[in-house]
Amino acid sequence: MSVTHYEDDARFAAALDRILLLTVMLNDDMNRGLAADGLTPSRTSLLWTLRRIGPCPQKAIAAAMKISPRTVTGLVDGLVATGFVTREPSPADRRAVLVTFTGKGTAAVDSLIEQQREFGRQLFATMPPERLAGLEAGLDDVLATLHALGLRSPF
Amino acid sequence: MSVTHYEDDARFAAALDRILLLTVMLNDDMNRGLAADGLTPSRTSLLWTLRRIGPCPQKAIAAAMKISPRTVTGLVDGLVATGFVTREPSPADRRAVLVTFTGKGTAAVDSLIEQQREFGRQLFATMPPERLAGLEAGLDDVLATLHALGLRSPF
DNA sequence: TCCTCATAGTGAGTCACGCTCACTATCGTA
DNA sequence: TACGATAGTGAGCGTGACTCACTATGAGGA
Repeated sequence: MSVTHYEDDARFAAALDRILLLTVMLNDDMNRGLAADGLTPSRTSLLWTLRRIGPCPQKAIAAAMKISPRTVTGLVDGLVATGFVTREPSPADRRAVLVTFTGKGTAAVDSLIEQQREFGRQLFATMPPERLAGLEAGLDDVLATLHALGLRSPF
Repeated sequence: MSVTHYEDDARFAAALDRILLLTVMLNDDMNRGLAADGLTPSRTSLLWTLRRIGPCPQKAIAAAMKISPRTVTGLVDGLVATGFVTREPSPADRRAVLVTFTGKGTAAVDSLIEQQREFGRQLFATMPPERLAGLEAGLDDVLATLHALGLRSPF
């Protein structure tokens, strides 16, 4: 099992390098796009989470994003100041607030979804179907391997 | 050309989602690993850059990493304090310093390389060769498309 | 009822990292 | 020599992550 195969190793390393390069490039590109909308990466992540779990107390956002409640306070401060969300009183618990989208916030998230959809078209529309299928199969395999290694999806 | 194909769109979006999920998971995992070595992501990036371009003045590091010279000062401060690099006087220019690996710094980078290689083995060693080939072809296609869209590799 | 413990959120303080602006020291050239 | 360009840093700001201590409120039990 532990016999070393140098050629395979080099091939695996090259494949991993491609994935990591893609990782860096996509991250950079997405963050550039966000700044144009007046959003930071973390605030955008919060909006995305809020869309998924709906209006909720900050505690729930902290749990969903796996960050501290104190950090959520700061992010919500910024999003309130820039008009993407509001803090509404919780009818059930006077200690809690319900973080809620404004119209601007809803529009921003809808815009992000459409941008991502358009980006998907740009990336894949010209790709031969069998190559896309091969890519999807490879990605699924990698994700399954990561899962088996103990890495869990953040969602 | 601009006829909308909803099913294709959904498939493209799903493929992009997979890539972005992989992006997030790999980033998280690598950053977790770094902290164990007493390194932050940015300091690690600097070490990686330094390995690529060799001992050099901070100005060159700033250019290679596309960050400001002032930020490099701070990162090098941290790496000097934790013993990964030293600032050596430049023989050619008394204004400049040469950022240079210590033994600990060299060992840390070698360790990172080996960790990455091992990770590649874990990800791909059990993958059927034709599936790996399909993944590589798909990734190359995506990277080429990104290049055509104007996104450039940071290296 | 009242006391206690748990919970939601925030103030204060810390650290990493990105930035700009102003400054010193040095280089290179006219 | 004198002047403009260059290498690096001090000062200060903004974002975003953390912990710890604190207030206000909720929920039960004695």
